[in-house]
Amino acid sequence: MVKVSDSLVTNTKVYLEIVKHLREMISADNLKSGDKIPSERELTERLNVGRSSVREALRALELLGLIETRRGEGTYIRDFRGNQLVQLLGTFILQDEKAKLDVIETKNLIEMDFLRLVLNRADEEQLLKLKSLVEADQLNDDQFFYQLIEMADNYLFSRIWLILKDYYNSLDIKNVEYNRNSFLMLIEALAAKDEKKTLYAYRQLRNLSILTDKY
Amino acid sequence: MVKVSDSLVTNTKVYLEIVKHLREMISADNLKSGDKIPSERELTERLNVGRSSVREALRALELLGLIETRRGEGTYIRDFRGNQLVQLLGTFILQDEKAKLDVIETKNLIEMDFLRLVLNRADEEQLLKLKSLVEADQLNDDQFFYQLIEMADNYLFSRIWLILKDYYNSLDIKNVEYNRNSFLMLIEALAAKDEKKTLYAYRQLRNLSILTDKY
DNA sequence: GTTATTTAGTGGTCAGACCACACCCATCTC
DNA sequence: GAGATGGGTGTGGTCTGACCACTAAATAAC
Repeated sequence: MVKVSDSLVTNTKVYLEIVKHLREMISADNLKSGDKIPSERELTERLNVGRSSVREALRALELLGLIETRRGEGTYIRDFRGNQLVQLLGTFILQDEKAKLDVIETKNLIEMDFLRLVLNRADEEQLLKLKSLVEADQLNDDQFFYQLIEMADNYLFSRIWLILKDYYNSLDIKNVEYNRNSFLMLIEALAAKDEKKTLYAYRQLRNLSILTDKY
Repeated sequence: MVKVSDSLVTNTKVYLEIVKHLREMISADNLKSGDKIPSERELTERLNVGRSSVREALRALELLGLIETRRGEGTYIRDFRGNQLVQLLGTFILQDEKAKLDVIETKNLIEMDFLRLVLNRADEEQLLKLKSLVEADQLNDDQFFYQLIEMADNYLFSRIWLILKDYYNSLDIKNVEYNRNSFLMLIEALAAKDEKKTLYAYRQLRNLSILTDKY
């Protein structure tokens, strides 16, 4: 029987003990995403604590994106690759406001980064598929880049970009006009695995100064 | 009077509404770290919800490191840097090998990005100062790059890097041996505003393949 | 066999009760 | 008067028990 209520001694909060216990349980039983964890009431009994404490722990882990909870069913471990931590911190921190330019710049930098990744990872087939979508005018700017970022095969990076994108859109700058030709040029450059040409196409797409080598 | 108990309608959980409300409150009242937020009982009344729901929200934010709570005193906003939560996530989540690789890759990409920024923004004085610090062996790897990222003058970007850095350190990979010469080479390349040389120095520092042009 | 219906289990929420602790301030002691 | 003492009050910490809403599986009805 595991005792958690050492809080009398350890002076640490019960809900933190529960978090710790869950962590141990997960690693001990080798639980993976999708697996179910014991119900709140069962944890209450097993750990000899109040249900409210169990819930505090679970809710905290839920907000962290580590578990997922379905009413009437139970609580499950979640697929946490590149979880929402950045998002949460972002929304809390970025209230700072002053940094519109930072957002734009950062988004541009990130986009150029994953263009470099795509340069080395995308196969021709993917690019052809993307090309056909563009030619059919099926994609807006965000969607176009989302396709690309998926090819970069870096989940964490894609999460960061998604956040930046949302943030960027919330700035309603809207100087971005849809430009199919720039898209096609980009794809072509990627297919040719030509970094210089790729970045050139990107700068043109984003109306960045092409002459200066700012970033 | 703010109503939160739209949960009947919105179907979102009460504690999430409270988190949201707190976020709004913080930005509306322009609260900063160290400031006090209303007591649990007051929030209970103001928002017309149960105290346990308020606590679920507060405990979640506490685990995230966004607030700090002192028994007998109250709850305070905290200086939120990446801190402990990253550690938590680290041990909790990052067993996934691919996720680890993503973290490493992303951190490298970000670092190269701000090297590019520094290339165009740092003045000689800053670089000289950095150089003297390095020569005196005053900086470890993280500190060295933190100095650099400050020169890049992009607050958002530095935030992202700080988080990634903590992530990275929680992986305890530790293949990075201190290398003063690489640091100096990097600084020299930056001072010369030579992008190619800069990135070359960086790759060497990080033991990245220099021949292939992976990223 | 198929379809309703019931039932048990689960998360979601609230209210109330204590406890432990920090702080303020009136009071007491010297 | 200065310092120590000790309640009072407010705050977080925890537990309990009671409902509600929902899901899924067992059961009943056809």
